[in-house]
Amino acid sequence: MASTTTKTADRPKRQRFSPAERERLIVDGAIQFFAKVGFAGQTRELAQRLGISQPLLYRYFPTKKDLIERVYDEVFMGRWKSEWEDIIVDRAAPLRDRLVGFYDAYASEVLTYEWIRIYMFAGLADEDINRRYIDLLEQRLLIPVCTEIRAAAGVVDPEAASISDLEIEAAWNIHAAIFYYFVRKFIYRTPVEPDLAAYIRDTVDRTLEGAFVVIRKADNTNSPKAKN
Amino acid sequence: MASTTTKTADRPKRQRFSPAERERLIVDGAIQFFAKVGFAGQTRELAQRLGISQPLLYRYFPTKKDLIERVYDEVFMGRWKSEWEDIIVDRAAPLRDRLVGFYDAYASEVLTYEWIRIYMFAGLADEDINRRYIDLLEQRLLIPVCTEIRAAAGVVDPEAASISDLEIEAAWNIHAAIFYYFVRKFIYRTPVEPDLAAYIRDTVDRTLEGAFVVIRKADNTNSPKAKN
DNA sequence: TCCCTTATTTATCGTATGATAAATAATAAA
DNA sequence: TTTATTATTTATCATACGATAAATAAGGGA
Repeated sequence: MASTTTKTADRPKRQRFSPAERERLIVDGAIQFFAKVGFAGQTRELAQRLGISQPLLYRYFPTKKDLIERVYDEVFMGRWKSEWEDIIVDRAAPLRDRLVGFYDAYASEVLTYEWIRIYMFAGLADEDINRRYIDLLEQRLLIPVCTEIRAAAGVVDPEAASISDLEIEAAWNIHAAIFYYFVRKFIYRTPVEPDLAAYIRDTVDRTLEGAFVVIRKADNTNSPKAKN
Repeated sequence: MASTTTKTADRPKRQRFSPAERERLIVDGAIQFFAKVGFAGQTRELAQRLGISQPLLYRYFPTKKDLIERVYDEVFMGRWKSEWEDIIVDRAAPLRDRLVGFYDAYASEVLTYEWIRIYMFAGLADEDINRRYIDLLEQRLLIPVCTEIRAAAGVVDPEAASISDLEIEAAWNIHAAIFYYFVRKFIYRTPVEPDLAAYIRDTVDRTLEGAFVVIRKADNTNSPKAKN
């Protein structure tokens, strides 16, 4: 009466998946769940959201800690794309455009709801993931960006002197301003500018300006006598 | 043999305080404790750190939730000083110096270990404290700052047009850059510039530069025809 | 010095929670 | 169709945790 097949109506009580598929479902669900409620979230509630029994989690992960470790791995490992480093140093385009292009990609592929929240939960939980990630970011993004800023500011040999702390701070200002957009969106849940691309353009323009100020000031200082 | 008084050696098992004093001790301890471990921290552990029994907490606060609410009140209410608003608008000093002066005070009196961490815990817990605080900050700090930026940029009547979203964003960049220093220090626990005053000076200089760019651009647009 | 008030502790309850063991049923092979 | 394998569930344990009740003792007033 309802339809030719009753399969959709009364679904089988037990959905059986291959271990690989089930593990995938659990990990994806755990990422969503822990990103929302934090790592104090209960395994029973996670299981309920996944539509499975709570002990099944323990078939795939011996302890809750193991599952959390897996969530960290999934979220923070491998999202960084090495081709982004190529974008930054490709002087065919203006630095401003390179930064905007990079942050468009970085925002859409890294700065997601799950990433931002789990990153902050991890920091508050005193995990060392944040420090490791910050190291990665300095080496692969901020230091190259600083070199490019020097080049764009007309410094003759941008790689001559090592990057100063002040220059790194200026590069952090760019990055932090982008990051902060997503903190407001996903943590504070404040209304944000709907046009992300426009926000990125404006923010890069503003913060890059500040970075140039640093270089100009330092370059003037260094011109008469190589100092610091 | 040890000393003339044994009082220090064998302290009385039970220290009796007046209700007001004990409440003060509990609230202060709770702020420290929850700032460190988050609001999932257990009442037994809090009591242990306070050197009291766990049920004593319930003599002063009917539920854990009530204690947490009190912590929110203590940390977020009343730290804002209205005289800061006077600093910002006092055009006797250069805007840059006013901002540096304000952030020196704001950093030392608001952006403490407890404030930063509890603020972030609250955000992740979907409390509305953050949104309320952000509103306060926009009204009492950012909008006045935007007006001052206009004035410093030489806009004839800084209060004529309402402040645009883009100008607010520029002011947020200043604030976020300062804020981010403390996120790194107290959440990520990354090494930070030890000279905070120097950091504030440099950061205000850099980010203020970006804010001026916004005004100059907008002012050029507005000069021929009053638009937007 | 004794007594009374009450700040504080000890003992305990009910439920929540991570984790385990045994029972069940879905799927593929025979 | 029957049987073997194993993904999944039900039942359960041990401990953790918020909260309550009764017992204890510190300190002030008579």
